[in-house]
Amino acid sequence: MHKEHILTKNQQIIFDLIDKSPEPLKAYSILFNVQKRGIKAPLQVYRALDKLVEIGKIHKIESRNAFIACHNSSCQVAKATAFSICEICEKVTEISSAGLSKYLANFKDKDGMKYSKYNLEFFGLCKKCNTR
Amino acid sequence: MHKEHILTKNQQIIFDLIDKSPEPLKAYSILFNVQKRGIKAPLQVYRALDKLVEIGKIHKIESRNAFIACHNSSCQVAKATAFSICEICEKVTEISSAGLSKYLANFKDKDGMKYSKYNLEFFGLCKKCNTR
DNA sequence: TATATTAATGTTATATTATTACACAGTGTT
DNA sequence: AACACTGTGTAATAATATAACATTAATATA
Repeated sequence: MHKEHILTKNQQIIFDLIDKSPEPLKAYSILFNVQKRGIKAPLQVYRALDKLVEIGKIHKIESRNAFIACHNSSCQVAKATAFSICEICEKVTEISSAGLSKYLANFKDKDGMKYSKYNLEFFGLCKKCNTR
Repeated sequence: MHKEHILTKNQQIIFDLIDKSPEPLKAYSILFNVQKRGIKAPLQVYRALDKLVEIGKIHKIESRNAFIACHNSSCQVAKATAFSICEICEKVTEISSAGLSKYLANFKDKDGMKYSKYNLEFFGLCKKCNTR
């Protein structure tokens, strides 16, 4: 569950854009899209993105350098994320599986070490791309 | 187990450098290090890196844009990777856990979909950093 | 051997992604 | 008021990665 954060103007503009997008968005494509709304510089975008990631409203898809809104109420503020990525159409979906999160949150390595955070990216073909 | 690949000159130079490094290396730091050996341009580095990743001799740490040699005989040619990353000292270790790989290789999402590939990055504090 | 094919190289230029540095404004606290 | 903290605006630049094109090396196979 997300703690409610009041977003600032820039954060809100950028979150809305990402939230409405069916696909992950890249920083500079966000920039081009919000220039008419007064956000002119890369840094303004990156600052908002950093904050939004920090508070868990969006996630970064590391292998794609792109950002997606969080639609998973069980992900604890950007600390435990899992995605499926279609290698053909690039569709990205956040995976919300209680089993998976439990398994990973409790995973201990050889040295018995547990981790405070993880990011998992699965790759394959989505249903559509798999059947054509 | 790795299929044996004969590396080309550039690939060998770059693999040796990464293999000897205790830390993941970034593309441009690789470039600076191999310029004395005749590799002058970024593209020469990236091409070798791409190939080395493809054949599983190295892995890319996506969250760091850095490359590490594979020391895990059970990772099937870059298809299934897991790392632990220390958020203080940036030490990166490849995790080789039969249980983990089995769990992830067999993971099915809500739609029953299985994936051909994954990359998992755990974050936390390494032993050293945790105790000081 | 000749020739076709594929993979790798070399080089220049450029695209894309991200940060540094500095000045300033708003808000809340002591 | 003085201070700390967070966010903003702007310009410049650093860091990461790819496009395009010409050439060479290695492999395969007729």
